[in-house]
Amino acid sequence: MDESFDTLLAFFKALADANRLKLIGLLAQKESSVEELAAMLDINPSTVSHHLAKLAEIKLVSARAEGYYSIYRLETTNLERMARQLLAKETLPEVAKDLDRKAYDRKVLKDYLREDGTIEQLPTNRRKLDVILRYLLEYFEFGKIYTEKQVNTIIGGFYADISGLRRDLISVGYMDRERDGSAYWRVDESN
Amino acid sequence: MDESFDTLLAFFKALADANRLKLIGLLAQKESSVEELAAMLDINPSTVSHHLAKLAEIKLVSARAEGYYSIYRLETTNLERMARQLLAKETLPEVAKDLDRKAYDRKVLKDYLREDGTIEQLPTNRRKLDVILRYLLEYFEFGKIYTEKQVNTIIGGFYADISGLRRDLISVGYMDRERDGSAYWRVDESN
DNA sequence: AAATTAAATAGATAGATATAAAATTATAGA
DNA sequence: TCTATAATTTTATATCTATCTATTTAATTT
Repeated sequence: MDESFDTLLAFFKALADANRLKLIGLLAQKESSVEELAAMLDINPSTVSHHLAKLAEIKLVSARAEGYYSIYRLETTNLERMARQLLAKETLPEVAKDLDRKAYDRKVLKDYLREDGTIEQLPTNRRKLDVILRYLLEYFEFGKIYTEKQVNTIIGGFYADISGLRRDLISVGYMDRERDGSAYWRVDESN
Repeated sequence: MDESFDTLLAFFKALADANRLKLIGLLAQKESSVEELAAMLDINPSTVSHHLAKLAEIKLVSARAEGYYSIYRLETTNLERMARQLLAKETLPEVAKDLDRKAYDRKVLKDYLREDGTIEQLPTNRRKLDVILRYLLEYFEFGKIYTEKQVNTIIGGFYADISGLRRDLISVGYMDRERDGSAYWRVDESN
């Protein structure tokens, strides 16, 4: 998040008002004074001032003094830059990069594990069961070959229905084994 | 205004919220269920539902049912379309096309003319005086040649200081004349 | 059939924000 | 110097909206 997020949000907030959008439209045609803009929008000059200040904050408009007039103009360059940034493929994923993709997993684990890390109950829900299986999987090392007995010991440390969980780990593709059940290993799917 | 205005405004309003922007960011990475999104944003699922409904209204996201999950995905095409529209040069001026450019002039005229259309008082202000001069100008025909006496008669119908106004009309370039003052005519500047 | 689960909807509330009126500041002209 | 005017700032108010809780709907599992 941070910079790109805050910038984008400020940009959208600035344009998410009917009068401000109209101001942008008017200034896109020609630069104007507060008084003129107020007359055209039929609202109070102080309100226009207020809106222009918001637009100026993110540098979408700028003002110059001319006598006691403030002439505002649109900063088209900055507007274009924002639109282009929005089009850039990496912008949106970037917005969420600091958000917690693991939060759902933690929520599921919190709901189905005991304090000591053993499994309180197996979720019937496929998605949630998947979270539990990935949790179990962490107790198996990559590249190491396990006997069925070793697998049972590890799983058994977490839950009573050992053969069920063993089958699940294989059916979802997290682990694999020899046909005869003589060897088990963790599958590397690098995700 | 109308379509392009309403569409643009709805678009900005939809994205002008921190959580909605985060949702877009998350969905830009991968489609997800309401429950997952709620866990990641650490807010109530009903709130997420509400936000997604807003985003779906303008077709920025879409949902498909999967069991009793609703899996939402980002409609990248529509998002890109909006960003591109924003970049199009004609979009912004279009936004204000129905707004009343003449409102300021009317306001000035209302302030300085009497009911019968004669000039109550001359504004000292350059901009406002300009409005009055353009008002007067309408009483002169394009292409027609006037004698100074005719000019005086027309102006005199509006205000006492005839020679002052006559000079102003020429100095701002709305009218021109022969050096010797024998002929006056309206200048065509096509604006 | 009964119970469970996710999502959506409705209702209520707190917080944010657009607006206008009044007061203040700055500039121009007399 | 005094008065006009345009803009801004401040203050108050009214409207809007994000959020949560509670309820309803729809789908799945036992």
